Amino acid sequence: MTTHTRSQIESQMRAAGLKLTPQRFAVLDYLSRSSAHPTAEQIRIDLNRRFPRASRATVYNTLNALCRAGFVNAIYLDDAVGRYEAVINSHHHFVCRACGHIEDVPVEHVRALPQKGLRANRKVENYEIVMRGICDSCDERTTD
Amino acid sequence: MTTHTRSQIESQMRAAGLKLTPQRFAVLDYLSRSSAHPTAEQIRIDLNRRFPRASRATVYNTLNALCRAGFVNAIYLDDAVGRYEAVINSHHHFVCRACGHIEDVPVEHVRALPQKGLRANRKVENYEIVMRGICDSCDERTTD
DNA sequence: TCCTAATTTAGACTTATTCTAATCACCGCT
DNA sequence: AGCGGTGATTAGAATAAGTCTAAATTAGGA
Repeated sequence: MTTHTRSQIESQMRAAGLKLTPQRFAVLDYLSRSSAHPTAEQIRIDLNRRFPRASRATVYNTLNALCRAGFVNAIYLDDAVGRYEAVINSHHHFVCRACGHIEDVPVEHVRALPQKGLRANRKVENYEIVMRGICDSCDERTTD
Repeated sequence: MTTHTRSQIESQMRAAGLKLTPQRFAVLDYLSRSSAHPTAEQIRIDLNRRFPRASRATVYNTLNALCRAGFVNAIYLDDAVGRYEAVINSHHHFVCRACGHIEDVPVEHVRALPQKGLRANRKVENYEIVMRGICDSCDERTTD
């Protein structure tokens, strides 16, 4: 889907009518390296360990802008807190009910939903699946 | 699944170690009649039009208790706000990207996911699907 | 009826997110 | 180099969602 070299990002941003500021690049770079589905606050803390610094408002502005532009995806799972991820590949999510850990599940691992019900009486454009259960490490910890 | 006559609720509550207070019954009754996926605040406002009154804390306490007991389900969709529904039948959700309207989609309308990927490297106990697109009325409004 | 643990309550508090108004940075133009 | 304008960033205030506290009330069993 989206590739993340600086120049590609730059042109895609411009296409979306957005300037590529150091803060925006930093957020996107951070997210594209992370698989932790961090909250805005976590992103702010991690980012501010080094240049460029970003205020809370900027983190939110940036995340919203990147979401609108399609670079970033926000997810809301089991509490009233947004979590963010770079849009790199298409995937669903698995959440461990014991430790809360969130894992990506590539779409290839889940056979596509049949078109049938999807078209029923509304136009479904896309869908995401949240699976819940026990992750490997919690499972071991329980079974020992 | 769960039936909602007073006596059935009573015994199920008891089984869950919960007292059946007027507030709890009111919340559950309200939710089992609603298909609007209301927020806690919306529930509080609607409830307080008549007896029994419930404070904000009670609404949250009650919702959490009912969730734990399996009578109520909380969902988090596109913003940092919890929405609630009575657990009556098993269904997924459709969200209109234009008007935000949330619709239930019975599981029968969506062929079950294959077991394959689900079992991959974690124990999936259940899953929910959030479909997004355009609902009927927004579609008409656009197509006219 | 009486007792006790569970529940409700108002309001304070915490946390998540948005808003505001001022400053700052970049860009094209002179 | 200097100017002006648009858009971004900022600190901090404001709003909103949810939790906590300590005191008063109540459900439900003895």
